[in-house]
Amino acid sequence: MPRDGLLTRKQIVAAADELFYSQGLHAVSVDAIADKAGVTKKTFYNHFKSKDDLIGSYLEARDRPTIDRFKEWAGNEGSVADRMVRFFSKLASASQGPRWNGCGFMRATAEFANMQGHPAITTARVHKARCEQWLLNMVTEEGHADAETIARALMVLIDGAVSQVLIHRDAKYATSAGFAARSLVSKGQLASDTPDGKNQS
Amino acid sequence: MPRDGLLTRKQIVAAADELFYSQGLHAVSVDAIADKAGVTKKTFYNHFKSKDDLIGSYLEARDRPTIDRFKEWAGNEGSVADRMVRFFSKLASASQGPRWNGCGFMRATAEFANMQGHPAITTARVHKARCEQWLLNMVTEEGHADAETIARALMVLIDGAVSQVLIHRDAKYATSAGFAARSLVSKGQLASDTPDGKNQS
DNA sequence: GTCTATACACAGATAGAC
DNA sequence: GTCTATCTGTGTATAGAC
Repeated sequence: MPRDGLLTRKQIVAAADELFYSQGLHAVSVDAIADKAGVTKKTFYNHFKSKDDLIGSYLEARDRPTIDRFKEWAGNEGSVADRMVRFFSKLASASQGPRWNGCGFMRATAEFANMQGHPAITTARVHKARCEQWLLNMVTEEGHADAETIARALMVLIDGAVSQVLIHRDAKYATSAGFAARSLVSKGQLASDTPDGKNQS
Repeated sequence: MPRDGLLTRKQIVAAADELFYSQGLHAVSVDAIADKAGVTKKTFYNHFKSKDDLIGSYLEARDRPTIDRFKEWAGNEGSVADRMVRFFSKLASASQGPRWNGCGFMRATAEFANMQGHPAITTARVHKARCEQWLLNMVTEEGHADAETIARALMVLIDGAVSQVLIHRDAKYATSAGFAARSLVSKGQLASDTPDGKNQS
């Protein structure tokens, strides 16, 4: 039966997402992706000019859902410290799922670390910057001094927690990251007074 | 001229180190490594039973030098807070070198994330555990409560800093990690009193 | 005009035979 | 140390079907 062009493209990206995320970028062939998507290679190359092109689209498609999930994990209630502890606690549970394999962006960067212009690198960079912006807004709203530094440090904790959990397959690294995040944002780091004490532990 | 067997093996591992670390594990072929080492593939397969075997040896060879460098960066003077700030400052400079491409162990884990038994995974895990043990000794010596949690959080900061610097190619993520490390180990985390105040910022 | 199906070019991969 | 077996990779070409 005839296909809708946009649907076909989405199916290819969906197939790529499953295979790339689980097995890695170099480890998965265009053939395997076309097969899983139920299209021929001819169709594949009709929609994407190369495998690298697909890699860029794969990561772009993960950007927004990933950040949405992060926002959901952190929630909107309580101090930044509360939100980050909650975030890392959710990360700890999510990482125990059978399909969890760390951060697709970081793994893409790891595979193409020496290719500065590659879509994997540029797309990952944009995604991480968007994550950091989300944290920066949160930290700034709470009135922290040196909000940029704190936001960067929180990004470091997130990526580091994901990496350590991936290597050891042990969720307690996420919990420890939550502990560090709380110590970072809950102790005398405020530029303004907070007489209601909402940031005191 | 005839070669010494152990020397040949070392040359192969040295060639693998240069190529694997700069380009990644899947991206480099056995041919390229044998070429760079100046041996034939026959010789290569005489010393290693497979590429995966070589990958394991490549990472094993990086274990000790990496940890020695970490110890050198941190130094032996001052509080844990001082050492970690110094460590991240050294990481910031080192990451600006032209050949720097993040952590080989983390990148190996990223490439083989779905292959639990692979030498890349098991070797990386052992290495990271050794790093953590070094930190744990340091933190324990200073008398911190919950030393295990702090050591894990410091590992999270190290791996996270390396990842973020790799993605953005911007050393200020390492500096921010140092800031977070100091807040983690210098504020009321001690189990015992420290009347000399050496941990007060 | 987008898809399927198949075949093909050509380079490169791992591994091993001679 | 060379040479080759066998497979797999990306990307293209040639068919025709809905």
